[in-house]
Amino acid sequence: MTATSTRRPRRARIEDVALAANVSVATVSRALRGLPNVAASTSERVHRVALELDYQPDPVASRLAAGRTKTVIVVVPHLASWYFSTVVAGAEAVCNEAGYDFLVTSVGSLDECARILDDSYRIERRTDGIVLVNIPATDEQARSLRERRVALSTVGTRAAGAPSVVVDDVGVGALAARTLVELGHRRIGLISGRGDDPLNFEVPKLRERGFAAALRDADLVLDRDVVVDGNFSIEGAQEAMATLLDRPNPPTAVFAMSDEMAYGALMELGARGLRPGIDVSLIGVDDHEFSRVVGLSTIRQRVAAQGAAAARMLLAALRGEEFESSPVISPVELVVRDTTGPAADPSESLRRT
Amino acid sequence: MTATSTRRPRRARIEDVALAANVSVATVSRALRGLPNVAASTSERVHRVALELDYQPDPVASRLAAGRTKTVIVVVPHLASWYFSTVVAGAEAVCNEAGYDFLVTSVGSLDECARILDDSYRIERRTDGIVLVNIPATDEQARSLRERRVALSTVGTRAAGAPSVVVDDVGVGALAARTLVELGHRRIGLISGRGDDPLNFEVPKLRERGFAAALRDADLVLDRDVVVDGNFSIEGAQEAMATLLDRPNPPTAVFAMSDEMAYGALMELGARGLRPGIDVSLIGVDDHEFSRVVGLSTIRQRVAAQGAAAARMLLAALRGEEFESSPVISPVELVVRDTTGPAADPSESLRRT
DNA sequence: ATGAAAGCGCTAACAT
DNA sequence: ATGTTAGCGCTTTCAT
Repeated sequence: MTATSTRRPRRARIEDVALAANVSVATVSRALRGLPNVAASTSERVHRVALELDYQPDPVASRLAAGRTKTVIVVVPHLASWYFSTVVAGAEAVCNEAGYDFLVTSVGSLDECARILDDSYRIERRTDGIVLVNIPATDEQARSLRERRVALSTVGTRAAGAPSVVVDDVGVGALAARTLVELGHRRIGLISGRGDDPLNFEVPKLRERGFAAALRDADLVLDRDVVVDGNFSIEGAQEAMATLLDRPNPPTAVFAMSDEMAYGALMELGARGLRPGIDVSLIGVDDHEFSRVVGLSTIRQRVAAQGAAAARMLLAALRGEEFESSPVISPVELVVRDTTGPAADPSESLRRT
Repeated sequence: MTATSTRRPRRARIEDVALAANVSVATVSRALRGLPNVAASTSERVHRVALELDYQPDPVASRLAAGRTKTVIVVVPHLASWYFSTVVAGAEAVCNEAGYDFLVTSVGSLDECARILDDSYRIERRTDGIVLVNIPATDEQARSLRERRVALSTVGTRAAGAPSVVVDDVGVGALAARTLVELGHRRIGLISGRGDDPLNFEVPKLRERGFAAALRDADLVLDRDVVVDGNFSIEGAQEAMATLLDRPNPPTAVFAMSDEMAYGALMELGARGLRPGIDVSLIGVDDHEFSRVVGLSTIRQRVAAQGAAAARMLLAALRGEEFESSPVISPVELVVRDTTGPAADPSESLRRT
């Protein structure tokens, strides 16, 4: 071997810095973390020496000693979906910016989630805080976390005593209904998400409630015949739309609870030669990037902002700041494109021309 | 307070188990981790006691003592994009299944990535392994990781001495070109990703190389006039398509390097009243879920599988298994839908009818 | 303002 | 097969 095989020196530990700076390890620890009771001159010297020695504290050792992990975990139902990955991206940006390690785990069921929140997973020894995305936490779980001093925030759901960010889902449903009603539609269908899924079961319920209420305000009723489950998937929604169109008295307008489901509905319309916005109106929720492409009218929500807000509230809680117990309501906005149009003259038939 | 306020006992530590089982902490440690040299009867007793005491080892303490973290980190350019979130989802499933904590971080530039790989971030004290997604690692970085004993695997790029999974990007470009050529197209445009982006700069280059080569094989040349940058975004690709169509001699077929870019191209076609697959043919790469919705012909890749494979190889490396140095080639597959059609008779004009 | 020393809860040599 | 003990590298009382 030649000169290039410089045996790189063992990584500096706090003791090395202490020795080189002529202080105790305690002082190094204080100085480097900016704690009070360190003379300015001492602190300066310690910092200089630490830089020279390229010293960086071992995160694991400081976790063990201090009991905090400088780590956050986010728990989502599935990582590979537009909504969840966007929320996660928003949270990740905030956490990494703040110097927190960012763990993520996806859970396919409430049981899986329970395992993570359970005592035996020792989440309190892995993270300082947890953000739950569209996952309901029981009061008992929230209490247990609090007792173990792990901070909690949620998006899409609320948990006892934890900050949360949600959209006004009742309002979303109502806005969809009003938009369609104002266009003259009287028979309006609903493609819902599975209300029976224990994960994420609240959102569909709330949106449907607002939807039904707004219809009632217009002296309409939500006929159970025209509400079908689209399973929050393209395929499911396509089938759902087919079911709707096969009804003896099909709706002239449909509210899909997500843009992705609206795409499925759009496919079914296309397959039947029905023109969206003309033969059948359609509105979604999200304003997925792709909605512009197909001209889908929708109710936009700021998804990444929701993840970021939840992360910010979590970090604030970790700093010991108080939060207001009422959830942050993330705004939504109607985006009218091409799939919503006036109801056809009732005398005309909806059948394929 | 009443009887409900049971002061829950302090969490059991290894010492408590040792005491209760009448063995030393070392034996408890061995027994619980299934190490050899523990009598079956002893092991059984230790397990029973541990269960009774609800003992779970503190992950932080064992990390410090053992020097391994049971944690993996994945580094991606942006988390909120279909491709990357799908890769991450695939990797996450594998890692969590294997009991590894799963860190993720997104880096906006090579510099940011370098900071993470840099000595001073102490990644070796945060994770046992790292998977780099579409991020090139220098030989020096790969060497440094190896020296610090952190395992490495990559997807979309190759790193010296690390397992990787890629698609045959040259083949992808060639397949796109051949598909279009066989339909009779002679003037074929290319919507590329930014080849100047230091992150992810290889893929576009390779696909273009294969594309150009296949054109040459058909006695065609790739006219620089019909290759434009779509920036891997819908908007960018829409502009790119506009540019292409405004050329004096516009292409009759276009290869977009991603489905998302193809969507942008589709929008521009629609805006000009041009019919995809009839007036202009279009093919993408990915087989994004929405491609079915718009009937986009594309070259499908199995993205989640790539993330999973990279994670599996990483975990195998952590187990000390050898890997073969040649990258795993993830298969692709042509999916013909509606946006590819025969070239119009050259005597016809391409102008809006 | 600084230092000494006792942990934090485990793993891994080494000894028996 | 089991036990003893010295770390792992920090943070944090408690003195001074």
